[in-house]
Amino acid sequence: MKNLIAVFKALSDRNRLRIFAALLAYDELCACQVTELLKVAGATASRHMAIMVQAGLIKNRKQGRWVYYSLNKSGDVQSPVPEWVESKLKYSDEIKKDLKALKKIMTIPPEDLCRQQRGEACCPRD
Amino acid sequence: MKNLIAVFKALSDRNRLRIFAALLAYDELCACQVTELLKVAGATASRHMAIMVQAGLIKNRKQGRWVYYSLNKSGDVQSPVPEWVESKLKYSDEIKKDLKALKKIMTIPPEDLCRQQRGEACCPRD
DNA sequence: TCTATAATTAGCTAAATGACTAAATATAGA
DNA sequence: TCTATATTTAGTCATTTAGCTAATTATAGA
Repeated sequence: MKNLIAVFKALSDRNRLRIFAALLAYDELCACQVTELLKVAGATASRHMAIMVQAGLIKNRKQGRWVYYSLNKSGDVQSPVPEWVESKLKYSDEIKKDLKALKKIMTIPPEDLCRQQRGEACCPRD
Repeated sequence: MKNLIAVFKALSDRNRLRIFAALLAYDELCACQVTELLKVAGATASRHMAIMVQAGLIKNRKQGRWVYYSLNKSGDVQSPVPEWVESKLKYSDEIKKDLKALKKIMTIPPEDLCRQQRGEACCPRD
């Protein structure tokens, strides 16, 4: 029961649902890509993902300085849940907008995303 | 998306999950029966049920002074969710204990339950 | 080895949430 | 109509949570 509560709690936040939907569409996303999508502080995105990992919804993989997140398909939160969430969110305008934004984000190399997030302009004027 | 969040929020509380599980086992429960099961103030149980009705998980039916709650099978929160929750809670000790308690509660007429909840002993000594 | 940097953890604040009691509402029955 | 009572709503308080910034950790590359 405790774990079931953790799963529902993890999915009951708007930004975490957005992360879940993003991972339904893209196999893997690194922390800075999620941060860019949500437009929140990196620490905030990190906390959200920790909550979802804790609940068993997603897993992560460290590669060098980057951490990649993906759906945890071997967890016990499987089968009907992701499909159901997907069917419910398919026509959500917010999610459609996110997927559009993600498409663009995926074309930017992670280092550039991180640089932007640190506040350094990509095209300094002076 | 907003409604999906409401559903997950409704299911992410221990007492509300207990109500949901109880309604998976019994077609209908009146407010005082739920109150008795959770052992909380009547107002608290009422608020929990309002949240679940709002999310479309359950519905209610007024009969005289009693209000009966049941799963909302025609809502759009259907098909995989109740079955999945049921499968996850089937072996939960807490829920098994609840079902045992409910079995006893169901043998007591609602008026007697309410009287007890008002603090009147069922067998006054003096 | 030292520096830069991606990500996480710690610590704080404002808002949301779950519990309670008291007041209000609505219905059954005298 | 009046009283009793099942339930809900209003109001309060303690706890939790989502956001932020600052500090810490861990890794790549000079």
